[in-house]
Amino acid sequence: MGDSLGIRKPTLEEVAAAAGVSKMTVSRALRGAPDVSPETRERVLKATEQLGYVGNQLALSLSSQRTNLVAVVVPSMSNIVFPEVLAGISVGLEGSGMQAVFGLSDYDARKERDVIRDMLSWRPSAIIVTGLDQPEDTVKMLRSAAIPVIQIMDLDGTPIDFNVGLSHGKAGEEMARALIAAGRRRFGYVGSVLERDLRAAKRKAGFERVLLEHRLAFIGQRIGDTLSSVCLGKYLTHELLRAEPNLDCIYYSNDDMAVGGAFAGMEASRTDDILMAGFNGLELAAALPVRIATSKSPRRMIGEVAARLARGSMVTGVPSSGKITAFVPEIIGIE
Amino acid sequence: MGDSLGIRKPTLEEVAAAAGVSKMTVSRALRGAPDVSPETRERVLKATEQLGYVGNQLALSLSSQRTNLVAVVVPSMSNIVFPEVLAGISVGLEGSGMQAVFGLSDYDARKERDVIRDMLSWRPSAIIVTGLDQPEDTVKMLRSAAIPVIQIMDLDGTPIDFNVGLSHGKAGEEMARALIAAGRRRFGYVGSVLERDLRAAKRKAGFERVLLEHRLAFIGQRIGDTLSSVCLGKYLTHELLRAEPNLDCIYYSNDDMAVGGAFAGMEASRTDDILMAGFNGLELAAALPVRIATSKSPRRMIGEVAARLARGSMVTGVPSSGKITAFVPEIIGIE
DNA sequence: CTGAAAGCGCTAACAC
DNA sequence: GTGTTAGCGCTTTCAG
Repeated sequence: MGDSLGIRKPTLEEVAAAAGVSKMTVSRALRGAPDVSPETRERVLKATEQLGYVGNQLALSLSSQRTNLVAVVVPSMSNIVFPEVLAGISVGLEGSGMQAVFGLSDYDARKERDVIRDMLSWRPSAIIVTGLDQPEDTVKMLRSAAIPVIQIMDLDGTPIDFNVGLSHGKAGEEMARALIAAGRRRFGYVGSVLERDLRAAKRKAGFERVLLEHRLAFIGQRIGDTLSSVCLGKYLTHELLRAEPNLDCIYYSNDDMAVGGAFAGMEASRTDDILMAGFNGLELAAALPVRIATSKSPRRMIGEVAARLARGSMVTGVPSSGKITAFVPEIIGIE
Repeated sequence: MGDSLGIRKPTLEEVAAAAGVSKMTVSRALRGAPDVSPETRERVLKATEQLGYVGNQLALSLSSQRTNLVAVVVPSMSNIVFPEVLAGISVGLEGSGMQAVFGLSDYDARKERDVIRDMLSWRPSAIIVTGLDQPEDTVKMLRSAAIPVIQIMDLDGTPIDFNVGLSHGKAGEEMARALIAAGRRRFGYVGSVLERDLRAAKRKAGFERVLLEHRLAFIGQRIGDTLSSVCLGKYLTHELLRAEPNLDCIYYSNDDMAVGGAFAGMEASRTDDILMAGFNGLELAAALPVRIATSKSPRRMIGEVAARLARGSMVTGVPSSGKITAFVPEIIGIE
């Protein structure tokens, strides 16, 4: 359990004693303040080294009334998309001295509120949350935190402060338009628990709006009752293909599901007459032996931009511009 | 930027004033201490509500000399395996009131050390790190942190305190044995930058040990110079198949690469005479239209067990037993 | 360039 | 049941 279980870690004061200066001087030297003589700094650094001193952020943050923390709340880790957003945040924060603290909401509004409250109790200097559909009380809590709130992924709604993402409604619309333009007419839908994944629901709604404009509709659909996965997509697609053998296109809640659909299509030898369309532009989708259509969502970039906004917040209070950063996903894999 | 930008958040003291009691009483009431009269508690809760009070963990932790933080350091988020470990940790921590703080090492020992130092400055009550191969100075830092150090994923080495994982050397050996038992003889290898992914390197070494026992060796191999991905696996497999057309089995650094290999095999119509073998047992691998071999690593479970150890540490100092939790991956997809 | 005093918001340990 | 006192380890502010 370490060399020194139960032995308090050295404090500034002890380093100061060892270096023969006051703790203020040590504090300054360690933070690289300009007004410390080189020799003093030298002695302080040596003492720090010898004692294995590690600063105490709790004391630092409490005393200085600011933290280097960015709270991040995402719904899940089971879909590679959110880890990629986190990776983007991590990159965007690099070199800023800021730390990301993550929490999972599990696509559950109550849980999200509790997680957010927990995170706020660490007094982060910014908070990044997923989506724009937080319930009233959560929004109130976020507002009164008096820190920048950065809502990511989704653009369809009213942001609290900053908003970085794309319109999922439009993404669904555009995909439908592109598929119809490419001659597809007999559409099916495969998704998973839509009331949990609000953004997938918005894409579906957008898709359906355009279908309606063209006097079309989903001929058949299958909605799973677990979270999206390749396996679920494959299973539901097999089912749907059995029920509706003459579809020429299936829209999926996301790429994981669509990849499963592509596998089902391969197994059913339907790769030539039916096109699977997903959302995200996963690396995996591009490597597939069959083509699928998808919208490339800039999830790493969303993370990076969000992180940049969070960094800014540590310096100034409010960047005056760029409250909303909108991305337009590129559609690939059609034609 | 919130309703009250720049306005200090309410403190215990203010809640106390509003409720007409001392801050100690508020503190006790909020923490659910037994010795507070129901009416007082009621008034305190009301005041808390009205003021929108959110506790300050910085002050709490500094004052009480303990945090509810578990530091977690993983190499990457780009491979679904680590997010899944994090999800497992998240589940394992649920209901304990503990928070996970994540950091990324990017498969870089220097960066890992810096990240660990940063995390330690928050005085977490336990730290979970990936692997057993930290350099000397990092180990020293971890030891002197005087908190439980939980090393996960890997078992091949000497743990600092707790160790939860599997032997990657043995995993490689077992896979080689199983493949040879199934009649495979002409092996190839496809991997990516092994000096970064130490565990993949251990699996490969184990695999080669068994090959040698059987007077066999890799006939051909391809090592990519980027991180593992489906795309890279596919590309390298195409290359390898061109160079060595009569392989009957390819071992991959992991399932992502192996899935790419499977795609390449499908494209080259080599699905019947060659078997791809990976590692992890990704959900994706099971859904594939062709069979691949893999070892199922219990990554969620590793996260959960690690989290449980971390929880224990908050209560007692040292759980006396179970310092090492060893998992044996199940091999699937052969025969 | 360096130091001393005060205090960040909370809890531990004791009084009452 | 409730209040008081004394810190936790650091920074801020003001003196020298």
